[in-house]
Amino acid sequence: MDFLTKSEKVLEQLSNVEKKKLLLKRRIVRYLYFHGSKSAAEISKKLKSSIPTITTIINELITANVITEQGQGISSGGRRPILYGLQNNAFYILGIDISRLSTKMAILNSKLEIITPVESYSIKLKNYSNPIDEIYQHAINLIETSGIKPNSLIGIGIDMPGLVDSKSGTNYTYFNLKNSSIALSFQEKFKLPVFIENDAKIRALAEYRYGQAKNTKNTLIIHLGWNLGMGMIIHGKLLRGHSGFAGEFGHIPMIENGILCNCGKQGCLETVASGSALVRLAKEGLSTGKNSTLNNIIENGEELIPKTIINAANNGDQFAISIISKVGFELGKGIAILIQLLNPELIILGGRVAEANQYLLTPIEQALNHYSIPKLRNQTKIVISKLGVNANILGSVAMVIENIFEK
Amino acid sequence: MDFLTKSEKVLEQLSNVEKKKLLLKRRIVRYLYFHGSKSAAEISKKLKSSIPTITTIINELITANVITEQGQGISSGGRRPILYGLQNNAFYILGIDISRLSTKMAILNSKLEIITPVESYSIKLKNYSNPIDEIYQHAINLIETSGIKPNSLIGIGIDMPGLVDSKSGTNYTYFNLKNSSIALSFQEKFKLPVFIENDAKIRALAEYRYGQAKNTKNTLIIHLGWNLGMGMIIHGKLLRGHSGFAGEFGHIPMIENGILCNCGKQGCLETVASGSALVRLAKEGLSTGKNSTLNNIIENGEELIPKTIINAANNGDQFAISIISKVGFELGKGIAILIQLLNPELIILGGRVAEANQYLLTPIEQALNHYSIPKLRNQTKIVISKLGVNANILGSVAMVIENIFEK
DNA sequence: AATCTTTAATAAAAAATTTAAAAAGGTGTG
DNA sequence: CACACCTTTTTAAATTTTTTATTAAAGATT
Repeated sequence: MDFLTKSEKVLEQLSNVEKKKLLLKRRIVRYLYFHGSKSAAEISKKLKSSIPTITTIINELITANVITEQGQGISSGGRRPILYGLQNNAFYILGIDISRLSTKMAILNSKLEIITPVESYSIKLKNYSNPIDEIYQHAINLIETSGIKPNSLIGIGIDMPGLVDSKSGTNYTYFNLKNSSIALSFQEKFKLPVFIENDAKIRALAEYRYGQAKNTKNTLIIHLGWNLGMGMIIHGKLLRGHSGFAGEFGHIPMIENGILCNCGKQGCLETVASGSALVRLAKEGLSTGKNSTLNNIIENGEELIPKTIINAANNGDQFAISIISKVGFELGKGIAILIQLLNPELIILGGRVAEANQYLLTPIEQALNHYSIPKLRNQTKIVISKLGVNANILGSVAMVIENIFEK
Repeated sequence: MDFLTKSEKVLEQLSNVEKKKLLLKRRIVRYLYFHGSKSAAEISKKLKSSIPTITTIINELITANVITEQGQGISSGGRRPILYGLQNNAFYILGIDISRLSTKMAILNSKLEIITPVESYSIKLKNYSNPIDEIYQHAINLIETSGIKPNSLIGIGIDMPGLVDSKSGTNYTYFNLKNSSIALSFQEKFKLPVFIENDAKIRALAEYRYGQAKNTKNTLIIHLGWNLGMGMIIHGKLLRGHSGFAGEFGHIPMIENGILCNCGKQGCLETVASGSALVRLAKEGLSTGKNSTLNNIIENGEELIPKTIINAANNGDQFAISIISKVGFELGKGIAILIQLLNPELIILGGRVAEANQYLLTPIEQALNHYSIPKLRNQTKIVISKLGVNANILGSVAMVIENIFEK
């Protein structure tokens, strides 16, 4: 397994041939990881090395218990190929998804299967100055109860909201400690490669690796939860920008002298296009006596949340539909900007609010017709995300794979 | 020379070794093209092949009259290295810069030197339905008078305003012919690879290859002429987007119910941040009796152009300064959006209006302070372009090199 | 000025990869 | 059901590349 986890420094000391061979090994593992079982011939073609070369490396990987023969593939009129795939216990990766209210984690095997229950812990970021130790304890417990061999865990991936510099492993917005961070701290404690990334970017990565953005090169993944987040796949790669902060779509200036945003500025797009904007619009409307099923919620003393409004809309509540439409139109205006600037092939809308589906899409389309050049607008498809609730854990794990196996 | 111009199809038929060798040859030529003379040791390190391999290829290239020994480099404490560089007549490239009012062209040698006078022809795109033949004749003449061997011209690069799909070689906005385009037409006529790209993107490429964006990975290049254009370097590569239309910064929606833009929409950024916006503001101001040296221009019956206003500002004209400031602030608002979305390391402002320099930069900074998150804003440097008037021709040629030599 | 250290180029030896050819295993057809 | 045809795998030979050692040249040190 050491060929997977060797650090850059150790790599530098190797001879050119050894380095190339090790890199080829990693590329094969990575290829099998993201594409499943493949034949030697196919790997040879994809990775542009001759079949004998690939065969010898495959045999080495088999000896190292990383891959196994996995039966035969279908024939296209010739000898049936032997398929090689990763052994499902070849290695494990821990994915940790930190959100504002809770932290979820699970261990995935080399077949991308979740092998532990997805544990969720109620950790409210705002209440904690430093929940690192608590998360650490949960992680330790999960690893122990999972029963995997300690040295077969090869990395940890973390995603969390706020500004994150994945290069240095530093998180800024939440529990930003002096000269440290959750990633660096875990790296020391576990003696393992630990990677951290902003949650919107991780969702983008999840869509790129496992969702509808697969095989695309220029896709924007927008997340409409309480806030408005975005991750971008540009040139077939997650765009991090110069210091890891690219994609702050929610905080582009939109409304002159608008409402105060969480970020401290006024009139950010997020103030008019997000779950919290939706709730605000609902409250404003209801307080002026709008007729809506949402009034019942308020009367019951329940907290109004985006999900409730979406549900109301899906049940035909006209007021709910109208405020979703308002939010959709503003979002559409923002998307028009994205389309003009980036000319993406696909935009994926995810998050709770995106569940409003057609009630959201229609006003977006309307705004696009109004605000973007048709020639450009026609190049971009807009769809709703289909990834499930564990998308972020999957994305975090994908990040680990990419970082370990990427040249 | 044939190894340079071999098409993809021919390449496919080669054996693996031959292909790799040919590709390595191209990479060496490309490396020497963009970085000047280098030693075998240095090439070996950069291109990650052993010194003997590089040496044999270098010798082949010398035999083929593509490169020559070019004296010795400085020593860093040992034997002085032999420097190898491209022969200045190894190959030639024709660069054609089509702008709205005129078309310029020149031939460059393999040392990136302009070997013919830069010819400029007055060709007003709006008056022509199809100036292709005229441009073709000028090109033929230039090639003939240049005296270069016909088969040493290895490619043609063209840039022009408007929407351009560089992949298919199609230009849309101007003289868009059915089933053809200037690039395809030239390709047939010259039997040479011809590449075309939008002018803003070509300027970005020029900055990336020869200007201040050299060695950067995430840089935005904004051009303020009569219009507002942009090219982006993302992940160290020119961003074209899904269909080649990325970067329409001038046409993001900015002003609600704003002025009608050339593109047909209302309130585009270009309507308030561009040379034409500047002229409009000037005219509006002067007609309401503003005190300014610009009044003299009008009284002389001269046409008011951006350059005049810039000059007035640089001579201390307060009114000119104030409207430039207005334009700068609006542009700054747009730039704030770019910074939030793309987190660039550098933004380069070019074009006539950018010559207003500090009068433009100060209001931009002001807008950024107001509209962008400090943590993000601080990551981006903003500078004024230093490239000269032939930047576009250079950029067009760089595009040819990239297309021919890129894997 | 002589010697040592560092770097570059070259030549020979060793290792690795590719090519080519043959064998093996399937599919489809007359 | 034999036979042609196709594709994958295996094997061996040929080729290429890398490594190692050597020589040459320049700068640093004593």
